[in-house]
Amino acid sequence: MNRIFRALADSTRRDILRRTLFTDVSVSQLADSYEMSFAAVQKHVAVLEGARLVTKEPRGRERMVRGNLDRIRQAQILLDRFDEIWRSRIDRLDILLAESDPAPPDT
Amino acid sequence: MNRIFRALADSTRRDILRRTLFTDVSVSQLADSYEMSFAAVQKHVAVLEGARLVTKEPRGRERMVRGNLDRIRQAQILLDRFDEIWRSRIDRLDILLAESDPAPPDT
DNA sequence: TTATTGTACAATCAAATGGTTGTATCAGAG
DNA sequence: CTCTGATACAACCATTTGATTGTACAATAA
Repeated sequence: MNRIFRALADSTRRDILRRTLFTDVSVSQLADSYEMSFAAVQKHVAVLEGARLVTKEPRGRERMVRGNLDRIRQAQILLDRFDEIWRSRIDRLDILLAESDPAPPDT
Repeated sequence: MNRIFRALADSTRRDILRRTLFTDVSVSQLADSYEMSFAAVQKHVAVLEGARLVTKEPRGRERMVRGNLDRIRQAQILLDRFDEIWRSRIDRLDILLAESDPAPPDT
């Protein structure tokens, strides 16, 4: 999880991920899009790969980068859990409030 | 966004966030739970605060840390967009496949 | 008042990050 | 075979991160 979120914590990498989810692109095609060296883009891809947010597949002499939705879903699930925790807090507060209600009138 | 994801890229911070979403806790209460110095925990809280994933509110001499779900939702929305991009790719492929279908029989 | 508790903040340090350039390799074009 | 394009990888450097300790201060307890 640490790796997933760390990989997502950079706009260039998020942009790369977006593109690889939408189309098949090689590392050099990606590199052309950004104002940094080929090696820098290569490293960004490596970080995404380390988080398994993308995979690389050789095609001829280039490596096609493909976004991996499953990994993104894992992050989604974690965030959803936070949402659930929040709601469970609300529920718990509701219970506490109910317990502190005045006793029902004595018929 | 960078800050949100970076803040989430650490298990201690995710744990702190979980706890602050569920109950009201002070910084020192949090610090007691982890095998690191008070100052270290304080810094983790500061990172979460910088990402506006939590807010601090003075109560007596302690500062209560409260999780902020809105910010988490922003991250969720971003991940959902990746999901949409993925699906739009599928749609686009479907269209391409449809276009390359053999012409309908000549009757 | 004095001691204690909870917090803030600065200085410090090792390790990780994000970028660079340079070199090597490998597949395809001429 | 030779040249070129695409990639991999190492070395290097500046900045940031994650942790520490130490100091200072505000709020509460004794």
